[in-house]
Amino acid sequence: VPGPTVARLPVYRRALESLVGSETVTVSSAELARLTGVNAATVRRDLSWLGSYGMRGTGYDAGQLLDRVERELALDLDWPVVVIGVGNLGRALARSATFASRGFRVAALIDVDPRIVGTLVGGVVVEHADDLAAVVRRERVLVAVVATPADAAQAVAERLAAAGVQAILNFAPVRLRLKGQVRVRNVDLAAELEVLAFYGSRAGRLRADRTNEEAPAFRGA
Amino acid sequence: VPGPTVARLPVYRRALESLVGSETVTVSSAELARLTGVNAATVRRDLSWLGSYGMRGTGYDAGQLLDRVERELALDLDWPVVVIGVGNLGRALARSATFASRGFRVAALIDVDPRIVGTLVGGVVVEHADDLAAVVRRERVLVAVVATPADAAQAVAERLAAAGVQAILNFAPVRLRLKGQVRVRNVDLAAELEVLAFYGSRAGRLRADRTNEEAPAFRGA
DNA sequence: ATATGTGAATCAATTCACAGCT
DNA sequence: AGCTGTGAATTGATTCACATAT
Repeated sequence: VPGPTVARLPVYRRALESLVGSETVTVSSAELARLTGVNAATVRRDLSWLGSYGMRGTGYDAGQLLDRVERELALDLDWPVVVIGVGNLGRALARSATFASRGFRVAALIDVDPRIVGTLVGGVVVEHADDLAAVVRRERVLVAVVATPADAAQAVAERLAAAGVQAILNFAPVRLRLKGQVRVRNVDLAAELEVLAFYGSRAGRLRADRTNEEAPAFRGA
Repeated sequence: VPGPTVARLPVYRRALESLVGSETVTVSSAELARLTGVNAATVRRDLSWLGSYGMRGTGYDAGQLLDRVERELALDLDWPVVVIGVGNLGRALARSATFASRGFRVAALIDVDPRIVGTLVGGVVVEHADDLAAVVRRERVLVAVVATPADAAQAVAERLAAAGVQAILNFAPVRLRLKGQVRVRNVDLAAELEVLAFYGSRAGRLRADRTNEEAPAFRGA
């Protein structure tokens, strides 16, 4: 499955979820296109990677398709997550309902600050970074969230990789260099604002787009 | 300037900043490529959009290039930002040092909860959503951050657009539909985890990439 | 010698357009 | 009649490769 398609699956998932909640049973690619802002042909090609789940002349069964998308994203499994760095952002993520949705579960919190270690955040006791590897193994963590200051992130990431973590969501504004097949996904909040500043400063000169579409953030390693 | 290039400018900016901090004066596209994970030819083409700032045989003057990139991103201007929704995430953003870096400045905070309105968060008094338009105009806000629950986001976005905001960074897991030329950039934390779950569940079967590169998140309108 | 800037080639994703199914 | 699934066409970005500049 191509990367851009994978990146859109959560978008379809959300749209399908809202449809299943109401009473709509079938949905066409045109309807999904309208709901998600993705072109209808692209919707169909994306979904075709998951197999043939549509009915010609009718559309897709929303519930069935939702199941299929969630299975593709492995959301039917349990995903214990460890959050490293219980500062402003880490704390927000640990408590966030959005974050805790689906199979994701904040299984552990890690920090180095002795004033934070041992405290309870969102019902989870914060543990010390020295115990990182043990915690990862104990909780069978495969996905980690790095919300440390930039200068600590590389070392943390290396220890996570060594402890067997498969994927890292990195909020630290630094490029993580890791050996092996650990997937790294970067979210750089300052960068997002900078891109908006670029467009905001050119508001008058914008070509009139059909949509307010954006180029995706750079997520490179 | 093409969208993908704009999305990489913040990445170059960060790398250049770190170089200027130390003593390095010139930097080649190959060196920038190594630091950012972007291909050297792509670096050169991206930078060529900003004009000819390199010296053949030598490379780029890091300080000069940093200035040029920051000017392109309009970071030499002041960017007052309003954050709507002072929950876990909004609070974290308001207090975050990363967020406050560069020209960005949290000029106002907005919420509807009477227990939150009037309190001080990161040195800024939280104001009521009823005063949204007045606050936007008073602070000359062009960029807004939406960190409300999903069901409130669309209405908030419409009022922001009506008040003259040019760009919205949307953390609510919902697609904002707006008329006019307001740029919307979505950050969906659950979606980021879902993408990682996809790859995490396929860890064994991954083709051996040169990098741990990721497909960018879908940021469509 | 070395590294830029850019035509030309390549690669990948999007979109069109329609055959084929219901 | 309507909508999927997919070859073919298109679009756009990336990368190669080299003439050009210092």
